[in-house]
Amino acid sequence: MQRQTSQRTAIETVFRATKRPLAPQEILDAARDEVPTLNLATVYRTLKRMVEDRFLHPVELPGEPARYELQEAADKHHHHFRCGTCDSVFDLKGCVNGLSKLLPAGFHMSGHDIVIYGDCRACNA
Amino acid sequence: MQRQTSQRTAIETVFRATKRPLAPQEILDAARDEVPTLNLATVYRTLKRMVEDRFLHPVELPGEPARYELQEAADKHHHHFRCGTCDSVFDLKGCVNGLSKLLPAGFHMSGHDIVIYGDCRACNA
DNA sequence: TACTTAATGCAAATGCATTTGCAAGTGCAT
DNA sequence: ATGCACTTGCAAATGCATTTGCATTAAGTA
Repeated sequence: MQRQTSQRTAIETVFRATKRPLAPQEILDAARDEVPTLNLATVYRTLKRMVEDRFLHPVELPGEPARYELQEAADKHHHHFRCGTCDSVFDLKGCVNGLSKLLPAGFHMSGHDIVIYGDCRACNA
Repeated sequence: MQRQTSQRTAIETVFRATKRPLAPQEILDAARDEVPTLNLATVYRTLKRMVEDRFLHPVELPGEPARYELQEAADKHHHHFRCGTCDSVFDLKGCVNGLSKLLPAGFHMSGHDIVIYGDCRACNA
């Protein structure tokens, strides 16, 4: 049976506090504030478990390793913004129209991903 | 100085004949029709060279290794379609409006990627 | 045709992200 | 408070995609 450890709690807390997709190393850095001995292997083990348990959802961006966000955030259709300065990824609300117009004849669409690149608020300031 | 070898010619031919982004292994498979001894290491070396020479352009999709397409194709703004059945990637013409409406206040957009998932014409048939 | 040296094939080596073995640590049911 | 077995930390091991060393092959020029 699953145990509530301080490392798991710290990781959960990080996800609930930070409302954007996080990479394993980002999670480690943030969660170490609370549990300084936390290890990257434990982060990976916990992420894997949390995805299996549908608490987290993986977020893939072109050319980089997966980040993770709360499943409840993933349940609402949305897309992502990647800051080229701080490398953070943010959720974007909403979507666009007209995607199906891009499809060639005979192609069928089952889903889509949109990533916007640029600079975030903090990095613009 | 650069030499025109049969393997380089075969790889060029594959790209000009196949009008979609190709993964290294796909290139190997296709180019071996012409040069059966072609090796994956040579494909990688040649790809690297062709990107440096701006003959090819890398195409990154979420969660998978880079594919490559002709630079001249990349010069026209476009997006990609990935077939979930045959795993091929296709170019899509055109784009959509309204992307900047997705941006939170203070964020600045410098570019974007769109990937549509589904089944291609051949796999639907 | 002969020579110089870039390119190739093959196998071994890298570089990363991620996973795993194992001994020690620690929830939590009793 | 005790004990079982799930978790953790640490280091070593994987799994891939990609790169590299080296002996050999073969462009392209003289």
